[in-house]
Amino acid sequence: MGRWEPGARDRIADAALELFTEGGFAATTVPQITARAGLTTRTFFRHFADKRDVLFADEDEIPLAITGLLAVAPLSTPTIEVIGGGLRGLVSDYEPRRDQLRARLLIIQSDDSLRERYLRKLSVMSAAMVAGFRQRGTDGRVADVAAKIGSTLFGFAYDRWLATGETRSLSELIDETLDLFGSEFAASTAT
Amino acid sequence: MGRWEPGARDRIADAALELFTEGGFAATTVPQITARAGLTTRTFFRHFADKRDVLFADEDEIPLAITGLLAVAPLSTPTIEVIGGGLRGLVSDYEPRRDQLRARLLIIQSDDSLRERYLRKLSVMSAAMVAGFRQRGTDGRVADVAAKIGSTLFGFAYDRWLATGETRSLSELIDETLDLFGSEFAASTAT
DNA sequence: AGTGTTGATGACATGACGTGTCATCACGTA
DNA sequence: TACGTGATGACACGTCATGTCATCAACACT
Repeated sequence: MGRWEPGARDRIADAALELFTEGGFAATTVPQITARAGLTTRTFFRHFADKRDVLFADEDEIPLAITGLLAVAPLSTPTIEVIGGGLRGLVSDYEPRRDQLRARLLIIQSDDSLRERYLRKLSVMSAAMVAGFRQRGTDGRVADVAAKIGSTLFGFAYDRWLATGETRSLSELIDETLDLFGSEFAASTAT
Repeated sequence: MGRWEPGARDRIADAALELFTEGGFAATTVPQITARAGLTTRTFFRHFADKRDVLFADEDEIPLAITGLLAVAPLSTPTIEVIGGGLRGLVSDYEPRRDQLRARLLIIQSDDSLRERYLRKLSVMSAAMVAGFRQRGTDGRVADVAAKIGSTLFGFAYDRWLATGETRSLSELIDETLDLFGSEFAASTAT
């Protein structure tokens, strides 16, 4: 199946990341990307839903992984530890790609529409956590709150992990953020 | 200043809400909106940054109000009460417009790009809360956490307020959600 | 070998979105 | 009366995104 060079999708993604880095996201056009990848414009939209999606499409399986990780935790485990354990299980894929993800985040933070897309990613993670908690029998509203806490926590740790100068692992930073949230929230809710 | 009918911006917003309700957001074109409002397409983009913005543009002053409300709270007030007080002060404008906001939320929930825009609104609220907390001297990371809690809490209460069948006031629901977050988080963080 | 199917891509047309630019002209002011 | 101001009209343009049909290597089956 294919008289063309293989790996069209990866070539597009690589070309896009290069061009976004060189000239910025908004100033880069889809024809420029596909020209560098040796393909036509139409083919770009066969692989990615829109121009932004090329920066996010390698994470399609994340929600499923989240739901699974949460659902299988022992029922006796406290909610906060379920969150922590789930996130730690999730991030093993992230650790080796730190430089790449750092470059990607720089691009995302430089453009409003990409920041919106990033927020949607966190929202999808939250929805997946709700599903995971419910599968293990957690009450609906509790699942909602726990999922928001979990996704917010991940966002904090992730941003910190990719901040310039940060050297600790994502796993360590998740633990640290868990502690921070625990202590700060205890203080916040103190009457 | 103006040889034309006044209130162009409002006419556009009204026409847009009608057409979105009748035919859906994606299926409605900007020329259709401006035709109903008796204006040209170009004028639409003079008043709104993009097609989605017409559903959000009446909330530009919200972030400033948030920052102000938080900054002026007495330093002795516990963080959680600062959040609650700030939100209660914020929502007096919302209460009388419940039907309109309910119609608007239905449109937003029907379209991915609008949901993203809605998430950005909550994110902007969170940033405004960070600014407010910092102005009153709160430590940076504490302000970050408190702001996330505050914006998430508002999102919960707001969605619930506009749910079909809900009759309680937004103010009541904020109090209820404050209690929910407090108890659930206490349970979540229990070791 | 020959034949048919499959699936990725090319090629082309089309419509909506969003912006830049200049002209127009009622209104306020001097 | 003259002038400046500011909102709008009119037009051109580039990009994004999608629909549709043609092409043709790889594969399966006979």
